[in-house]
Amino acid sequence: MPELPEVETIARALREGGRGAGPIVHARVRSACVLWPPTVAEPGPRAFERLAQGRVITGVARRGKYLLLHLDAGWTALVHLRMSGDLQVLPTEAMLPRHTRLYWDLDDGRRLVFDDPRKFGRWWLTQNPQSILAPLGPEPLAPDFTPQALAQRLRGRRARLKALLLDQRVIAGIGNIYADEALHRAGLHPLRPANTLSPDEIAALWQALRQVLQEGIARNGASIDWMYRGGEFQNEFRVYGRAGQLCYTCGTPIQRVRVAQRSTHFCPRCQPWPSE
DNA sequence: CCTGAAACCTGTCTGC
DNA sequence: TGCAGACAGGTTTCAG
Repeated sequence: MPELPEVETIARALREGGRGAGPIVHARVRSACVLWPPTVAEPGPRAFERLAQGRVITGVARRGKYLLLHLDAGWTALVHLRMSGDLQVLPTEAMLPRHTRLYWDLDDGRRLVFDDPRKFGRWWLTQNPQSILAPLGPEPLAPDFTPQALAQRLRGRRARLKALLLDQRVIAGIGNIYADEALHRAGLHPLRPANTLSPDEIAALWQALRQVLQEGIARNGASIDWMYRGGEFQNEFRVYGRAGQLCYTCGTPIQRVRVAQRSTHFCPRCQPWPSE
């Protein structure tokens, strides 16, 4: 599910209310319960339960694909949803979702639930979130992420464009869907070595990245298959998941190749290999 | 620096 | 209906 727009959608719902629940800011954690210990990366599961107890949630933020739950006393819970994680706010008496890995009971009769079928998601409870977030590249929607900033991140890199877009140290928050969609909108072949882009091509990529992420957020993210979560951006896909179907722009069949272990979708005509 | 493979997991879908 | 295989929005680690 979760790339930047999906995580932003969840953060916004927790901060301002939405998805059928009010905001969790100002609520106090009455107790914490870890059902699948490997979910907690730091500290150990029992310490996590003990340290979370009694904390007040003071704010909710996002950095890349990480969700930040700011707590009082200098603590922060970092959540990474990975492939299948989801956060929900439910009444304490509601039945737990089938794949609940941990939950916080709040002092207002609600429960913050982390549901994660594939068990890849991770939580950290720390007083030094920077120690985990430091390697991340710039936020692509921040005002200082200019075309020049993007050019600087790609400079001297010979790796394929698609691989670099997925590298969180290069830019934070881009995943497989938004990488493919941005490359199509920019008219760039996913296998292009990053250091072969002209300034115009970098500007086009910058524009496409911002546009696709902003539109994703505006549509509350994308919903796919059984991982439905209420977003609508899947209706705007031009290449992702459309292998063999015709490009909306030129009618050429969309191709699928494997890049950096990930399915990569592109239009061979709109995203030509430069050599002709 | 770069690529690919494997590992961490469960669920869904397709084809035989 | 059963079953094998492929596939899935992510990241880390390791070999070459």
